[in-house]
Amino acid sequence: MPPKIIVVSGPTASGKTRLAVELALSHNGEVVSADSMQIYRRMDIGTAKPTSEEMRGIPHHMIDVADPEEDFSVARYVDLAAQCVDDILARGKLPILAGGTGLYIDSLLSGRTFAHFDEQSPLRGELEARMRTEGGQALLEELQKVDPDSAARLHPNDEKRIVRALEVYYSTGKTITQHNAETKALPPRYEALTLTLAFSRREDMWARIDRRVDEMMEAGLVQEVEQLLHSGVPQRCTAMQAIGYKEMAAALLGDGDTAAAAEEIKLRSRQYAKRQLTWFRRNSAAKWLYWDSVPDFAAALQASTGYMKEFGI
RNA sequence: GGUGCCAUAGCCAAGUGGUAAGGCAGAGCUCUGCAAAAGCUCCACUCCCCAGUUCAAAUCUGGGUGGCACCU
Repeated sequence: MPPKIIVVSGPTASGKTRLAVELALSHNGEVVSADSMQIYRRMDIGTAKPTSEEMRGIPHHMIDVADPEEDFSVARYVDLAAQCVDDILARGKLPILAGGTGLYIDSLLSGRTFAHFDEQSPLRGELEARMRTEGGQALLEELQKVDPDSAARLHPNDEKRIVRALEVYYSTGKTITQHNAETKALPPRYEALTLTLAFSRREDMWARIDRRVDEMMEAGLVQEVEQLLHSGVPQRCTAMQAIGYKEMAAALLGDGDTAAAAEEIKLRSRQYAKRQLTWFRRNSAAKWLYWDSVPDFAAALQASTGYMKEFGI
């Protein structure tokens, strides 16, 4: 049997950080973040990174492990996070994976491997260039010849996935369909009890998100983004596509209307939360904890502890 | 009080006689190396109301109602 761990997931601003710490305190655990943006150093306010007061002495891993100008990826995340989890287990403690990046969580748990390829290779750049000149339909037809299954699944507009499918094929000689089937057959790396936080009513979630963005503004989001820009972080890198940074950077470089940018951030955050919920709904084994208008951590802790007993922890 | 203009989805908005564009917002979904990303689907049986003209009306006519503008 794979080792057991706890996962705390949920849309943005649903209280994952707090619940994870509570669980860690009561069950001798350590937190491993599963957040694609808290990975980056110097991006604290806008990613709602836990402060040291919020951590309450609980070690947090997978936060501040990359610089904003670096390229990060799921593959790197899985490598690093698996080491953290295994280390926590080896020390006899309970790993609590907490975060809102569904792809990272699922990839880590499933034991998924990623097709190896040469990062120096110009292949992807070439494919992207061809995508621009020849268009998605042409590349999709090319994919159709080698991997009809994935070609049938992809929409001509889904350029990223067409490029990736072709990239995997040309660099490994294996189709992405084949690769996915092989990795799907691998045993899961961990057995997880997944706790998913959510609000019963969407309006309550929106209110929480709005308030949190206001708090970020008060905490100095504008200054944080200014500093990133001044230190030369390019606007197009992955870190700067994070919600909060993208909009604020555009405002600072444009009309300077930071209040309007904050409203935009609220909107984008609500849309993001909706996408997260879609992802989490796919996990039929997840235990959902619903907030009735406002989070009640005492109740959540109690319910979680019940689930953990059933789960055998 | 008078005159003029306007009324189309939650919002913006095209459509001037032939059977309701588009955008935003919203909902649902997909997802295997950029994922806080990217992509897909759905969303007005009806155009403020009533009457009329017409084979046919959001489009034309008359009368209401509401809004805006100007005049007194």
